This record gives sequence, C-alpha cells and structure tokens, in this order.
Amino acid sequence: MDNAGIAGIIREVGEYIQVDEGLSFRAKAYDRAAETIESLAEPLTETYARGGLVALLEIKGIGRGLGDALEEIITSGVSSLHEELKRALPIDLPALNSVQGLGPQKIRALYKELKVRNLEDLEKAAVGGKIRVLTGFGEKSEEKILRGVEFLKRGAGRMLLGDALPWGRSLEKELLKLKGVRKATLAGSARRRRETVGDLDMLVVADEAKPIMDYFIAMPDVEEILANGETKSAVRLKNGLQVDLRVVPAESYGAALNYFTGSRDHNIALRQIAQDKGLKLNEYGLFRGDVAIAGFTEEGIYAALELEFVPPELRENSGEVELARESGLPQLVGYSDLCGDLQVQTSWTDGVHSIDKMADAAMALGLEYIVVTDHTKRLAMMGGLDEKKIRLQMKEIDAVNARLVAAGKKFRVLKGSECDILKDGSLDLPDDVLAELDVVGVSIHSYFDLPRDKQTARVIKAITNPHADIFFHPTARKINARPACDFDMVAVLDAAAQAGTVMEVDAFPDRLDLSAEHIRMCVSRGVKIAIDSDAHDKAHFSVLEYGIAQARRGWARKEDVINAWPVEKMLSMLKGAQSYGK
DNA sequence: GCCGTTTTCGGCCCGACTGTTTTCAGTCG
Repeated sequence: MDNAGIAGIIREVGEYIQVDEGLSFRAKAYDRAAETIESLAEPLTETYARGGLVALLEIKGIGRGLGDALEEIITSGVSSLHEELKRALPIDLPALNSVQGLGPQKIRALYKELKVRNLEDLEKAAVGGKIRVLTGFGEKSEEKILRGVEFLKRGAGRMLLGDALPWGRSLEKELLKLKGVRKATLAGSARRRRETVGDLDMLVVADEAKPIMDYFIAMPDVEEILANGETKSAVRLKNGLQVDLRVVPAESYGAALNYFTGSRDHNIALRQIAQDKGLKLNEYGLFRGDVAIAGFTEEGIYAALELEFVPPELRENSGEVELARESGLPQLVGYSDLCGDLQVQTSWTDGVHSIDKMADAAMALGLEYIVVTDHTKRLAMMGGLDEKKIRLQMKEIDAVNARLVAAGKKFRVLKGSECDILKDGSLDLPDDVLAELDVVGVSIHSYFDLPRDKQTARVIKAITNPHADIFFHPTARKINARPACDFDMVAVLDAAAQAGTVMEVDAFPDRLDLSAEHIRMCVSRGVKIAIDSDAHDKAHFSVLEYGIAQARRGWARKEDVINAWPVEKMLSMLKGAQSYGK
C-alpha cells in the first residue's frame, strides 16, 4: 500500500474516534499522523522494510500506538482498530464528512437520533423535515445540509490547479480594480501550487472591508453565498469553485498571507515556534504581549521567528521548518530557469502545429531549444511514426534548423521520439533508428493495469534500454480520471540511477506526473528530472509553469533538472554518462 | 496518542462565522 492509502486509513480512524468521543487529543494525533504520512518522501513500506517498527517510531508524531497500527497496516493491509470502529459505528463517514457544515458532532447526533448512515439517509431525513427538530439543528442547517448533498451529487471535487489558477489570477485583477484596495493576493493551496485545489483563498488589503465584501458576494459568477462576515466571506461560483475572501489592514498583510497560504500543518509548526519564544502568531501579526513585532510582510514573520524564508511550494510541514531553522533549505529551480522543452508533439502525429510553429512559439517564450517527440507506430490512431516516417521527420528538422541558422537565430530543434513501451517492455522503434535521435523518451500508453511485478519488470526493461534517455509521464496517471500505473517506484528509480535514465515531470495540468512525493524520491537518490510541457499546441508551452511548480514542491534544485542546463551539457549528460556515478 | 534544553505529566494553534442559543458549540480553514 502506498503512503496515501495508509494515511487514508489513519485519518479515518481519527474521524471515527472524533464521532465516537468528540474532538479528543487522541483523535487529533491520528489526524496529524495522517498528514505527516502523506508528506513523507519515502514510502512507509520502504521505511519499514529498512528498519522495521524502530524506523517508524523515528517519524515525528508516530509513537507506540500509531507505530503498532502502521506496522499492522503495512504487513496485513488493514488496521484492526479501523475495522473495529467501522463495525461499532456502521456509517459512511467519508461521505457524510464531505457534506459542508457536517462535522463529527453533527454526524454523531444524526446517527444517534435518526439512524443516518449515508448520504441517502441524510437526504431523506432532510427532505422529510426531520433534522430541523433535533436540538442543535434548525431550519437553516437542514437547508444547508440539503444544499451540501445537492452539491456533492453534482460530482464536483477538487479542481485542477490548471483550471483554478487562471480563475484566481483574474479575481486578483478584478479585486485590485476596486476603490480602496491596495493589495489583492491569491493565497491557499493555489499559492502553494498543489496539483488540485479545493477552493481559492483571496487576501485583500483595504482600509474598509465592507465595500469589498459587498462587491465580492454580488459578483455575477456567484451561485451561493456561504458566509458573509465583517472581515471574511465565502462564496461558491457557478463553476463549483469555492472562493474565500479575507480583508485585513496593511500592517497584517504578511501575517495574513502566511496564515492564509498554509498549509495548516506548516502554520501550526510556526505557531509552535512562536509560542516557544514567548510570542503569539495569528493572522494579524506576530505579538509579544500586545505589541506586534512583525506582520507587514511574510519575510518579516519568518525573520522574527529566526527562520529562513520558506517558499510557498514547500510549506507542507514535511521537514522544511526544521531546515529553515538551520538555513538549510534547498535552492529550488526557478520559474525562469528552463532553457528547453524535451517533450513536444507536432502535426506529424496528434499535435496541432507544425515543427516551425512550435519552434517559433517556444522561442517567443525565451526557450533555447525544443525536442520534437512525436508518437510511434503502435499508436496507429494518432498516426504514430514508423522508421520511414521518423527519418523523413529528421530531414525536416534539419531543414528547420538550417532556416533558423540562416535567420541568425540561436534556437535549436532537436530530434526525438515519444517511443511507446510495448507490453513486454521492449520499445516501438528499432535500435538503429533510436541511435540517430538526440533524445529518446519512452512512455506507457497501454496495459496500464498490469500486476505490480509485471509492470515493474516492464518499466525497468524499457528504461534500462541503452537508447532510452527519459521516462515520460512515468505513472501515466490522469488526475481525477485514471489511476497511476502500479509499479515499484523505488526499484524503478534505483534502475534509473544505475542506467542514467532521467525521469520526467510532465507539466500538463491533468498529468503532473511525477507527483511531488516521487520527485522528492528522485532528488534524494540523485536521479535527474526533466520538466516538459507535453505540448500538443503552440499555446501549451505555458503549462511549463505547472511542471516547475511541481518540481519545486518535490524540492528539486536547478542541478536536478536537466533542461535547466545549457543544451550541450544536457546532451552530453544524456549521451555520455552511463550512470550518475561519473 | 504524542512529546520533552523549564519534561515522564500536563500540555497539545488560533480565530471567524453561523445557527441555535441566551453565552456558546460546531465547523472551517
């Protein structure tokens, strides 16, 4: 089981305990442990294989009780405590919890009083007017529950960052136009560049909050007003996205931005540090007694806590706070560090634009090279290239480069392929053709659900092929649409390190493959990564931003990212070294 | 349940908003 699966069980145990006995510190301990597990760089199964229970106990927040529970889950796949709790309280807790306004206490009351076990029961009880008569509930909460169920039935979940971030940016612009608004900043998980976001958090600096609130709740895209207070409001837009707005005075901007950016666990860690220093940190500032000693800027808050400034992408309380204390944070790859793009499709297969047009678009963005990587013949539906066609394409690339040189451009188009990995791990083009290419990417487009051992063997065979340079979108997942291929990532990365194969971070918003956790595994093993757009259209180069964000979330530095290097260095790394050891 | 340069007991982040209450519990972030 992977860390997300283990964390899921642990979190549910915490939730059942909350319903059972109220918000206890025991329940909190499980919840925090789940958060910790999700942000670990190493798979827990690896940790356990390496050092057993002792290694588990070294993780902060894991003590005797949780250690035993984790050991049981790792070795047997289930937690007897989890099973026991589910038997004692036979309700669909994850579903009920996802209804806005329903928490553990209300879920318990609904079960005890009305035997509500799932969303269907809940809806029936609400429609039947049975909820409003319960103590602690009323007409309004019944209506709210009904709206919450309706919303869930529409199937809206977390939105892709690639869809949400443009909304956030246009909201920033809208709010900035308002009179009296001095700053409008997108915070929350979108600022941390999580791959999906549950809502948008907008922070506004203005002397008077009321006019901003009035505008905000009356925007044409607003479908429902969820909250409307003096300094804080929340709405749901017609596209399903929830937007929270907070208005603060200028002297609190930094503190509020920090608080509103999160993550929750990062904030808790900071507040703990403040407390240890006899200070208090909240969204209005950092205080000694009643005196604010920081708050105007985020930088000021971190400095006053004697911490290095932590880039938003790292704020997950997964080791960054400790490193910030020692001024040991990594120098992350920057948003303008990429020199080239190593995965680009053209009209030779399923891309929209010609090699020329793609080159022009990349040049306009300041890149120095692209690698043309059209699909290969097994993908017949997309017009995948066979030996003959790809040799023709190489000739066209030579012609394009000649034109670029004649025009006095330094830009280069390199020859490549997105070569299909066949079921047995062999590649879709013969060796002699692959040998003529500058960059060979290999990727999975079929047999996504082979059993783990077969998939692992298939992948290792493909990426250790002497011609394979980069493993494109390694897990082949599509966020909210297709699960990741199941293979042993540790074994694959070890093989990649040995063979000198690079792992890709595909920047397309619904792929973002590898994940941040997997990127961190690469970085810690010295496996290099490439951040590619996977562009199928000249407009798609803009998605590189999301790939860079993902790499930063995976703690990648410039030296870890081969297309942040000059082209010659990148090519000599791919073609020269057999392994990273040299 | 976890944790420890004021430690092995007694703490555990902090505040806004809502709805149902007569001062606050529950939820959310």
